[in-house]
Amino acid sequence: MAQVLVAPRLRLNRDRVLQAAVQLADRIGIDALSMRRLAEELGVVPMALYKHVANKDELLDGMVDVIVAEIDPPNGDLGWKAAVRLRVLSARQMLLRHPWARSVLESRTRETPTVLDYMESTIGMFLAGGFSADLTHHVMHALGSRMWGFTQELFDASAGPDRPPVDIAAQVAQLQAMAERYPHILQISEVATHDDSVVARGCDDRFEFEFALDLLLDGFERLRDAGWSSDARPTA
Amino acid sequence: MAQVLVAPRLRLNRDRVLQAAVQLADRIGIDALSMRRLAEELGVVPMALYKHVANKDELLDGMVDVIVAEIDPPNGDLGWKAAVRLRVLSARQMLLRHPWARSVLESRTRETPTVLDYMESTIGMFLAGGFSADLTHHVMHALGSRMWGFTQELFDASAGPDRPPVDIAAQVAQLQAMAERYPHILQISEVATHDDSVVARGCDDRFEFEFALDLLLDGFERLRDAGWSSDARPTA
DNA sequence: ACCTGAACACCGTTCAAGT
DNA sequence: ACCTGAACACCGTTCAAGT
Repeated sequence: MAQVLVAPRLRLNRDRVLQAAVQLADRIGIDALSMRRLAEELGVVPMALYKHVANKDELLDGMVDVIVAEIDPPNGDLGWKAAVRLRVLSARQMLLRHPWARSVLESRTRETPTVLDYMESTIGMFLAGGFSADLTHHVMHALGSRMWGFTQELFDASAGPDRPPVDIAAQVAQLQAMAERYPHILQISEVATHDDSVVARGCDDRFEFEFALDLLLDGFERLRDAGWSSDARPTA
Repeated sequence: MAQVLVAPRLRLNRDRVLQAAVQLADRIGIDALSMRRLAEELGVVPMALYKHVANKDELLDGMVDVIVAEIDPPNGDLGWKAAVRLRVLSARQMLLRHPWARSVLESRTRETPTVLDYMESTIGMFLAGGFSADLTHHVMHALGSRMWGFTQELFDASAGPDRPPVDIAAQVAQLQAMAERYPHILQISEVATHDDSVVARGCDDRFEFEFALDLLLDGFERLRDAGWSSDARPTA
């Protein structure tokens, strides 16, 4: 009788399933993550997973919980502005570790307790900072998905399929073709053109993210100090 | 011999395929839109589509082109601020007509000519408004997906599966359970509580969208007037 | 030039059965 | 209580063939 060669399997449980799913998505991407592929990874038949998650949707919700729990808790010693800033930057670090998380967070209503906890404590930071409930409400909307550390790339390389390896010659040709049809895009693209060399510097993602975040935080502060209220809103 | 009862079919072409795909997605949602379902809609075998779009990804890109072309062109008679504002609100109207568009726009790198044209003319509005190329670059990042009219709902009902019909009694019970664990969330939820009646007013999406948009536009203007430059950026 | 039919390699999920 | 095996109703896409 041939000896069984697979490693002795630990008993499955919900947490092991979710942890494995997160790690697998980190490695192979969210599109390639299927119930069948995950089962294979765990050395188990696909249907075995259904004892621990009701279906794929619940698996994705569970994965969101795992990663949202990775975001640092609020630092109570700082003022509201620094505290919110630090926390959102922590969310951004989480997103950078799990590039698939953005599309998953965006694709669901995400009202799990972990997600609600995150929002609850974020709202608490504004209220503690002297924001009215009214203003806090609108401020949370304005912050929007940036609360999750979403960086809004103009052309989001991470959103689409993997880019083909960079062909410098082709890129230069493409940029020069663009110069005619899209002069403004080229102008703001931080592209340095000398003689016939064209070099795209690319964006400093962290700088762009903080630029937008600080613009919003400064705006929030100004409204708070001005005693802003939605009572002045135009009648619909 | 039985007469053929299907309506006499028009010849397929790329445009008819894309138009049909947009209408079908409007009707049945993006998840239910498959090559097979679309072929059925057009009274054709699935493989017939592949003569007009290379694959499903190209179909989605084509659908994006169709709806981005629906956004109003810039109005040159207004100042930059009103022009940008009006145009982004036009994009938002388009998104409301095509609820699936948000996730599709977000899921691709979207560098099609139609999309580039939209960005080109948006950038042009800022440059014409006296913004430096430097500031315009960062402003476009800060505007981010709001440029496409994306409204950032705290709990995005449209992002998830269809909500079950509202059960008032269940909702009240849920809100009261939430009051203990998530007091801050409840506090900013525009929820009026009298005696034991709990009524959630919900958000005015248009107001939230314009609040955030105007906050950003005001911030942009202030930076422009202050002669902002990224040269002062902190060293990484 | 355009459309068809059969097939391939995948999905998520059900059901009834095993231990 | 947990895992399995076979099956169902779907996918996107290929290939070779029809008209």
